[in-house]
Amino acid sequence: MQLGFHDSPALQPPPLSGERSPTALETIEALAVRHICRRGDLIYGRDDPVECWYSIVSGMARKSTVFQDGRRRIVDFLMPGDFFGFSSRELRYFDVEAVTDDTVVATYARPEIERLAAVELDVNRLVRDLACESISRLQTRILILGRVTALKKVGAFLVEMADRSCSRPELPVVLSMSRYDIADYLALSVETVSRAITHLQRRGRIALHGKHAIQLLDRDGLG
Amino acid sequence: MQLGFHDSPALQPPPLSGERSPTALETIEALAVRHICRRGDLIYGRDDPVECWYSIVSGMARKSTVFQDGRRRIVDFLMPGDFFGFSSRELRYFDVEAVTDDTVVATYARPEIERLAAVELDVNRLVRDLACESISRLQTRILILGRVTALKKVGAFLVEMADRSCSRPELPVVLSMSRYDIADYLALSVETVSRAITHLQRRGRIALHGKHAIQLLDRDGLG
DNA sequence: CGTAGTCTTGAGTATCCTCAACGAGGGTGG
DNA sequence: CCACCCTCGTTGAGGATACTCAAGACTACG
Repeated sequence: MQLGFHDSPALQPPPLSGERSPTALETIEALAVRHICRRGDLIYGRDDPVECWYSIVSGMARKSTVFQDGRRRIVDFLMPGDFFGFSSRELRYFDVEAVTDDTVVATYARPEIERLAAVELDVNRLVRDLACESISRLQTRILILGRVTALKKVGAFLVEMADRSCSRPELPVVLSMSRYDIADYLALSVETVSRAITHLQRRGRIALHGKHAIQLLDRDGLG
Repeated sequence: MQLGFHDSPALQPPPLSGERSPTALETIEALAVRHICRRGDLIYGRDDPVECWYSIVSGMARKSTVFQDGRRRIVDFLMPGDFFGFSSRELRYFDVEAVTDDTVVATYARPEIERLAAVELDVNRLVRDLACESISRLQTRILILGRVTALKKVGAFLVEMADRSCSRPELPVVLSMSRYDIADYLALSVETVSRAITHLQRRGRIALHGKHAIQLLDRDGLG
């Protein structure tokens, strides 16, 4: 197994998002084991057995795979509050790696969660809701990939990231991932991503503060 | 609500796929109400309240949305055995329409299923597994959209359809949907889809029997 | 037989990818 | 402290790919 290097005993709980049952979250949090990852650390790898479910406590991770021709595709960025690793199969299909230093991941042993879900109605419902959220995240993603031009793809990506980062709308979004990651997420080349960002900036739709903090000035013009 | 026109009392049960608990499936089938749809019938619409879950018994349906610029995007094709309409939200985001005449849809009232899941462990697990399957289907889809060329996209699409239609590998796949549907599914233009299919045929990777039955001759060369 | 919807093919154009070069920042070692 | 290397990000030029517009063939259906 991958995790285990940077174990840490006590850390802040993940942010409670939406109207989930707080008691159910607390219940499963009691089962969580937390790990700190450095940038690039593997959280799980393809062909690993499915033993745990996961959530991001802080930082960010990316779920990816590599095609035969060597191209990498990122299927999902995982942000604080996101649960992942649901599967009814035996083995994984994707790699999940930390994007930032000090990414904190919570792991939940699958048999324990399932045993708990069988008894606690709230937990049962919570697990179902988390899976539903995962589904709607992926559907959003498909719509972003379905945009026609690179400009629209990047714009929709920025809006998605702004929506998913819990900070206030007027604050700039911090894109912790590299331009290469964005390219592999949007199925574009790095150069095209870079050009699109400069373009949006010149058009006055976004403002950059450094390379990675981006403020959305014209939200509607981006989608 | 949309359904109700073409009600039918008794029909064959949906195919049991994989190693799902047959008893759990039988249990929820007892709750199912079946409907027959004609080509183009709306199964549910955006902004409908989330009252039911659904599965396809026979035929095919498409889950779609329309962008502001009028372009339609198909998020998922739903085939016999696929469950859909999972959501923890109040309202829908997508339209689901029948693709073929005589598409049979089973609906399951959400409160009933949830009540049942709370009691029956098998049902509980089944629902979770179905959601997981939905997740993995969407991830596959993202990978297809992430292909570079139109040829690879169409090739991967054909392989996906062949895998999902339960028929034997050597038999041709029947693509019930139109080329327009395929285009909106792959985020390509109709013309490009058509050209790609002709190209694959000339290269000997596929063989057409009519417009809609396609035989995969070189499965590896398509992915 | 005509019509509407679907599918295919062609020609020209816009977009994006590839290859290439360069600048900025961070870390390492002399 | 500075030179060096490495990664990351940006910009430019040229070429490949897919889109748009247009027209024609095929099918189903009245």
